[in-house]
Amino acid sequence: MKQKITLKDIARELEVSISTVSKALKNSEEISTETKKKIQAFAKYYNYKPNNIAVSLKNRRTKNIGVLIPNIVHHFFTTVFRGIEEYANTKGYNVIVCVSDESFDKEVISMELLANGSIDGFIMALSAETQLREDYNHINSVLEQGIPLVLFDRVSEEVICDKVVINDKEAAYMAVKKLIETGKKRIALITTEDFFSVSKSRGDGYLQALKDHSIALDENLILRLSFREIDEEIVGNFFESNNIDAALCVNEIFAMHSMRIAQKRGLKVPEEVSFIGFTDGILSKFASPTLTSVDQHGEKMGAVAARMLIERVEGQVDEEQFVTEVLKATLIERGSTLN
Amino acid sequence: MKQKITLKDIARELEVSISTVSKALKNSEEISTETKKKIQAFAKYYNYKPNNIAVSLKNRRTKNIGVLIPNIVHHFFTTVFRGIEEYANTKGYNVIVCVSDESFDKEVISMELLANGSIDGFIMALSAETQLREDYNHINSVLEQGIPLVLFDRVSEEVICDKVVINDKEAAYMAVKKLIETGKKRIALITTEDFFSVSKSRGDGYLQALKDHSIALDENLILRLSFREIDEEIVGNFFESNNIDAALCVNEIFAMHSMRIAQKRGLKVPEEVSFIGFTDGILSKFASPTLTSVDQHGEKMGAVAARMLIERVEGQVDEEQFVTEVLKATLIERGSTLN
DNA sequence: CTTAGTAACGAAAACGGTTTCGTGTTAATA
DNA sequence: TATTAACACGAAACCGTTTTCGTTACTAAG
Repeated sequence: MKQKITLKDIARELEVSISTVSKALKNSEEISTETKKKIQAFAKYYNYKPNNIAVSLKNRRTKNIGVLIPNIVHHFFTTVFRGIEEYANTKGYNVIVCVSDESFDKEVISMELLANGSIDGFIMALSAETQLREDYNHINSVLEQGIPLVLFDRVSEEVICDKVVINDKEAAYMAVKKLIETGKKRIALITTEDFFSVSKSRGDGYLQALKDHSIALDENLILRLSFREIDEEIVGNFFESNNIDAALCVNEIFAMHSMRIAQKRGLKVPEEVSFIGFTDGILSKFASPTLTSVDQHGEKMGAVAARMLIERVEGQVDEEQFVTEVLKATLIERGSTLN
Repeated sequence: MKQKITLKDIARELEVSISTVSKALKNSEEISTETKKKIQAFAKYYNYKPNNIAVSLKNRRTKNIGVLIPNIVHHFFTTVFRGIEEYANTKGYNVIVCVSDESFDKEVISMELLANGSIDGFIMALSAETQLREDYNHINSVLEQGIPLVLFDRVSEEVICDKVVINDKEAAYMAVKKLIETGKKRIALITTEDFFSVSKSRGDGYLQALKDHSIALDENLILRLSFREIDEEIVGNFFESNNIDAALCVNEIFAMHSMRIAQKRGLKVPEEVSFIGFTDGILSKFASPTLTSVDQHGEKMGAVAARMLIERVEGQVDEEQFVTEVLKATLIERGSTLN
């Protein structure tokens, strides 16, 4: 077993001090050229690499980013993660991921654990429970300790930090407008409970679009599903008994399920019922018919979040000023809507 | 900004030594009950938590696991990751993920970076390029340094370590047998290049099943696709010109694409062509028709890999002895096959 | 010949813990 | 009364770096 070599080992072998070795490997001007040559050659030969942990302790910087996502079943979070990971890597950062499983407690535990030196900053989307309870103490406590944080997608106004979101309201507006323009009149909204910040915004866009096109709001056309499981009966009956001709769904899973259930009840997509979902994930592309959806640009969002965090970690940004970047969503038209 | 409190701070405030504080917080017998009470109360009040980095440096143990996956588009790797993360968390470990993007270089860089103290062990699936080049120096070097490693799914015999795989050959055999039993005769194999260990095994199962059922092998029925992109023309022609009545696909993405393309060319699924894919992911459930597939039990695999790694990290296992756990795949029958 | 300046290096503190090994005090024993 | 053991605590080494601040030895200037 070849144990890793340390500065001390090199110093002993070459009969110089540890400080000399350290400086030589950093190409310090303080050290003579020949000594440097000798030390560098030796280090290279024995494949010396500094111990990350020791460097972290000394520098009080870990080059690790903590990422907290609520779940991994929504393809959206996976793509955001991908964006974070990719950008972070180019900047020499590694990513520690925790999945909160939409649980408040898990979120708290993970954050507290990582906040004790393991990471330089957090990127996260709030868990469902956290949004429901509106308890942000653990998050604000992290901020008070001076640990930078970037919230994405599921954000809260009660947390003062950098954020990345998409223009949810406008995107929903756009989607509903599209449905109206293709002749749809009884447009459903299939959403979660309102405590999700994104559902709230998307709902607002839906309402606004109806209003601007003089379509009266029918509360019966709004279906709120649990984020945990979908009851086929409820969804099926919803479509059958409300004469629905289109539906906007706040996420891809809802869209896929409702479209499938509607089809099962004999409804033709897109002629009888059109569908638009949020998150242009892998499911949308393979659905049948393919699903028209709002591309949330997850990978871009992840990259932006990572950039914002790293800039803050490295102090390249005004300490007191927090920004919210709003990415523009795009409607990807496919087979589940008419032209 | 509330800075984190350290042992030194507590020692200073309470006018005791750092060692006393450290021992008191560990409830050492050495310290008198009242001193302990005092120190513990103070620590609790100021929410003292030991610095992970300092502890890691001292203990030479980070409680971090490095996970290297080749990509994140295959749902399978996402579920394995989920299994790892979940199990690791219950054991107090965090997970650092790197995505190699099927690139040899990225794999090498990530491993070398993490191997310098950042993690206690690795869990990984080989990247495509690594399997193609058959260059495992970076991996063996990590093993030589005494860092434990568990390979999953994409493994190699040239790396001597713990492994977790499914019974790929038997699973493929089972799948083909099922196709034969439903009357299919011209069964295609849609696979990658043979350098993927899993494709090799699955191909073997395919061949064996044909042989055992006295069906002559027709090389024209084996289609090898690039893992990077799928050429619609090639796949379409493959189906049309070979009179194919069933296909076994070595992954979910291949299955979804080929089924879609076949349908586009007017073939009826499952009557005219049946499909079975590997990886029972989210796509299989939403496909239309729903896709019969081989469940690789990704989450289970991740959990097993994590268990094996942690046991080795914590020295609960024979140093010299490496084991390969073989999970049993399950065939999930759905709409893309006949009964 | 003294003084100042520079080049090249080492000693030591620091990061924040853990742990071994004293050491001083008190109480129990010979 | 002298010895010993237990108790409660502190000093210091250590993990592997980085970095500041000496400290030499030599050269150039006054």
